[in-house]
Amino acid sequence: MNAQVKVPRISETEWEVMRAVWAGHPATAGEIIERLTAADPTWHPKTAKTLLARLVRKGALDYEAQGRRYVYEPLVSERQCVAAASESFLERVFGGSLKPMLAHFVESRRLSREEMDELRALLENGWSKGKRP
Amino acid sequence: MNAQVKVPRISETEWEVMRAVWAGHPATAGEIIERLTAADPTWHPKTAKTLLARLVRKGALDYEAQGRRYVYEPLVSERQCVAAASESFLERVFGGSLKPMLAHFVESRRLSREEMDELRALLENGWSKGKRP
DNA sequence: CGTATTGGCTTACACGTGTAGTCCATGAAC
DNA sequence: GTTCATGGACTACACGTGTAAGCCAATACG
Repeated sequence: MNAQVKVPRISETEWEVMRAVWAGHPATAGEIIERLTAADPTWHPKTAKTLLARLVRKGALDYEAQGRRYVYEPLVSERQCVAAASESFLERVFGGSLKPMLAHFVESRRLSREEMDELRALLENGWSKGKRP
Repeated sequence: MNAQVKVPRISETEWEVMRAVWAGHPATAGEIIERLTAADPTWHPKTAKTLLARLVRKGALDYEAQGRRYVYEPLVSERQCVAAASESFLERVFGGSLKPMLAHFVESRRLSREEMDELRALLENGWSKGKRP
């Protein structure tokens, strides 16, 4: 396992498309475009199509002809992409140090008490990982 | 305060340069290049110079001629850039939701007990913000 | 069936980015 | 003083990205 499929670099706009695909697949271009425009009406179908094609070329998506239209399927999982993007971000902006980054976020956004409690719970879970069945 | 100077978008490579500048300013191009090559010997001086010029054009750096050479000075603080980049990252990769992001990082990297304690401390501090002098 | 529409394929194009090279003036070294 | 090295300005160039338009075939509509 852990085949390291080498997640392609996903650009800003491409992320939006990918998330539309991850939201439910397989999905036709039409469906994907619908989701995109639902979230942001300024999306132009042609633009979305271009992005889909690029993502296929990049190896982030695959498609299968279904009749005369394509159904798209992600080739990389959201988890993988999130991990890759996070790693890159962490490296670039915080020089790879996790703690300053977490500190920044915790400070920058006022968390609600609940959010903080949840986060704390996460932390508990973290260091006793594997312990809880 | 909080003049919102509209932080310019700093690219991947430009971040390296900016961090070299933030590391100590004002600094001459030579000094900055030295820092860059110290961290990564593959840096080509010319490339660094190009980046410096671009950063000036972008409004991220300013310079002042000192004799026949320039001393550079950041126009945007690391804090500002970190905040902007973080915001953008959070938006793009986690759709703006802080909690999933924190969850991801806490899960993805095994934190040491101490790191977790520190983070917990941060959290405490967070919700009782302003309390600690 | 002819026509408008839909969906995919191809092409466009400007601006950003990574990565330098060239040109030129000035100052340092002899 | 002539030469070489340094430093900045300008130029280059390919590839990525955002943003589409044009072309063409099949399908749906009337």
